[in-house]
Amino acid sequence: MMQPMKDRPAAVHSALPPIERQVVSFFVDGVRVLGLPRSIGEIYGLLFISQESLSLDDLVDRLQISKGSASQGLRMLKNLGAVREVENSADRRTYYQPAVELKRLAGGFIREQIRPHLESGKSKIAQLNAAANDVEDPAKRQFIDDRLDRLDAWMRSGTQVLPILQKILGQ
Amino acid sequence: MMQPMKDRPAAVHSALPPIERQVVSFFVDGVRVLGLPRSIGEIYGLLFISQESLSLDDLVDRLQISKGSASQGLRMLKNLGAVREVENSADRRTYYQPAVELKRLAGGFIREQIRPHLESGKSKIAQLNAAANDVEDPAKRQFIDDRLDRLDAWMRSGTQVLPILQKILGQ
DNA sequence: GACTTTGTTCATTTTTGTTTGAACAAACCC
DNA sequence: GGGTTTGTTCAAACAAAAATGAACAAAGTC
Repeated sequence: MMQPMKDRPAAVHSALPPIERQVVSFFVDGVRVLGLPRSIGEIYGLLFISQESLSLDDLVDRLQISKGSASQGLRMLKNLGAVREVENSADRRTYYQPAVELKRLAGGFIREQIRPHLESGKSKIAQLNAAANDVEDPAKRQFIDDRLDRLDAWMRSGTQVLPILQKILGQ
Repeated sequence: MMQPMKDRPAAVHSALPPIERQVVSFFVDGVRVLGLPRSIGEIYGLLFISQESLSLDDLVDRLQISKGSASQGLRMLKNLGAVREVENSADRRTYYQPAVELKRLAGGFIREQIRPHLESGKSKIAQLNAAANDVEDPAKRQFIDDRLDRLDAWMRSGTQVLPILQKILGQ
């Protein structure tokens, strides 16, 4: 049997200290607004308020969440560009640090969560425009065309606003 | 017994026609992105693509949703400023029309869904700044102050971006 | 006043989405 | 190779959110 010789204590169920707890709760609420699962907020929040980078095990221990949640949460956060992996020689584990520039966070969210929906929205409108050709009644036809035009304008406004948003948040 | 004398047929479970169905589905997806319940998308979507204003009963009949859902959904849409009531003399029912200007929709969403969260976020940061006074270790204290400053800056960026957003969408 | 219509409320049911944890894979160690 | 550590996957359990529908209130009709 191997002697562990850990340089970090095994964190035997110590509850999160007050500041950490409050910051985690802050981010839990924050990500709910964005429609992301609470574990994402917990993980990012703890990383955000921790001076040292944390491993998956650290997150599991301190947040009392399952390895599965931690693993999936970290994957999503990586995809969003909200955390980066850091190498820690002397240790096989991967450690994580939060990205703390609003610009980067907003950019990732826009790229992963907003743009895809705008794109699929546009293609659905194209389908609708095709379907509108089958409408017999000319008055109804005109009404529908009008509404679809409006939808299209909404999508264009949306697309247009994103880069401006990013620009403003990048300061 | 009173003779009904309805000017609208009782809509005996006729399925929604294709265009209407597709538009409703478009909005169901749309509101999900915004974190609103699907019934909101169904109701707004059907109003959006209907030339005549619709009553609660019309919505229940055509969307096959419960009266409860329709009632709650309409209330939320009213609060968001996304529908307006129209009077129909000759009929005791209230009829509804969609607000179709993006400016108005975005404004309502920002006012009802975004601003309150930004506000409560700011007050939580104030609490955190207070709690940070209890931190003993000066290095840790400085780190935490730094992060809280950053959070505060995020909130300010958020607050700042909203009117600009509204302005761009109001065209 | 008795009855009908319209709409709301809210406890219960249903649906949806998230978390869990056991099984597994990959990489390392001796 | 056998054993250990680290991390992923995914079916099942669970929790949170939404929809339902019965009970109710309000307002109208005769």
